[in-house]
Amino acid sequence: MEHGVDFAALAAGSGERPRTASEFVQRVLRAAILDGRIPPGTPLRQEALAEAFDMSRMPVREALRQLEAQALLEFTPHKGAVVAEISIQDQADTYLIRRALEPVAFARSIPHLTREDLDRAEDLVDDMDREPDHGRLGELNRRFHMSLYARAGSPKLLRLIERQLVEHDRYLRFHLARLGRDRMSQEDHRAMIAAAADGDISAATCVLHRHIDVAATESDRSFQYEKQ
Amino acid sequence: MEHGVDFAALAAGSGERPRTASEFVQRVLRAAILDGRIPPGTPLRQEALAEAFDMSRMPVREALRQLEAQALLEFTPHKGAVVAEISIQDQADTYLIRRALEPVAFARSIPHLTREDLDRAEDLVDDMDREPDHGRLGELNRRFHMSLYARAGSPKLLRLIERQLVEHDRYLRFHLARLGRDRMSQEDHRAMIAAAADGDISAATCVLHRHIDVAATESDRSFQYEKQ
DNA sequence: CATTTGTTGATTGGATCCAATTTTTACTCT
DNA sequence: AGAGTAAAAATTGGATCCAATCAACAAATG
Repeated sequence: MEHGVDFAALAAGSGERPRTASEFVQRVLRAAILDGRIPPGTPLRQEALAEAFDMSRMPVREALRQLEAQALLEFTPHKGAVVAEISIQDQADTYLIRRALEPVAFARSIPHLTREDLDRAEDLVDDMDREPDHGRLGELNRRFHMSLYARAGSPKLLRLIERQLVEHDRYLRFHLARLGRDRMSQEDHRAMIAAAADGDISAATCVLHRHIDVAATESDRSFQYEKQ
Repeated sequence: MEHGVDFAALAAGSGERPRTASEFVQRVLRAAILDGRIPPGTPLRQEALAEAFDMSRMPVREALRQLEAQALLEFTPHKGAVVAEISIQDQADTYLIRRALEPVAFARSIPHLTREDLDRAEDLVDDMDREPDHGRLGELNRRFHMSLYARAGSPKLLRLIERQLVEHDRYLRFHLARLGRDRMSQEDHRAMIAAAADGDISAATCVLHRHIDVAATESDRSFQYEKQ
């Protein structure tokens, strides 16, 4: 229990197992890193993880390599992996990237959005109002945004945006801890749906721009608050 | 030699070896995939690669996993890895992403560019004029662009852009095969340096926008030409 | 006393072997 | 002959073992 993280508990309670052990480890660790259960800087010892997951070191190694390629870990040869640090700079960069990419996807998607797409987006906003678990808000928020961009016809762009939203989750919990769910700008979300329903691209992207900018400045405060 | 790729030759002639065998394999395969020596769709058999690189299957496996996380391979459990396909859609998306991200980085970088940065950028443009090997033009072009964005103060944004430029390399050779180096818009490159030297952000980003748009439409033609 | 040099323990990198899964081949039955 | 099925081959996933490397500490030397 060197670093206060109960890896065995992580390994135990976690949905259905994928086909391979390696992928299982990868998903569990990924989720735990994103929501902060494994804090930045934690060294991940292969032997300890293998024992906690009750398997050999090999699938653990493969999982760690994949997480490294996703920039969630940092490897040093013969020294092993540590959870990548988070920083206010990184958070700011995430918003900078989202601000550049998401309006493009939104603008390209709006002309092809169907009634079903908009209904699904609205359902997700409602779900967010009801969801009691802060940890799951990130996923709902992500699915909401992605549902509005889904018709952009640019799979690679969408994958990239989704990745930014996932990395954003690493910081979202600070935001929620300080302000709670109420300030998650549900009005912005509904305004985006309305503008998209009207086919008003400039209005929609304008709301989105503001939405991301507000989130950026608020999250900046939340991060500084968290770190004193 | 099932798929006409001489893996042993790849393994043999390739610069200095990194610390670990896994990283060596990763770099060699990555370079070969990017410049098309291993064509899209090629299945990568662990046993064959291990023999070609004269090592066991294990470092090969780790390398393949990392390349998968970089979206250069696609894995199917118990079936193995194949080189990711390229498509005109993917190429278009790459330009869409570059168009959204690079001007942001350039605008943020310009106020902090030093004389040395600009000199280095100019050297790289000159190098591109002289470089006889088409395969290396991609790297020089990448380094040129990155040198202009280097002072943006957004490491994560820069990593993302560099990744796009690397993936761009997979398509660049079609462009060069059709038009040759002459049309690589060296004038744009020099115009970008000049505008940056003047501190004229809007002029610089304008040139960059046009530069990317022209490259996008030309590359689109090159791709269709290549595939008939 | 500071610095350097072995030495030991811990940890990762790599090799080899075994198990699980998929694909192919061969065979049977209609 | 053709479809379906069972056995065999090929290939990947996982376990175990050994080697290489790094960190910490002790001892020797200036």
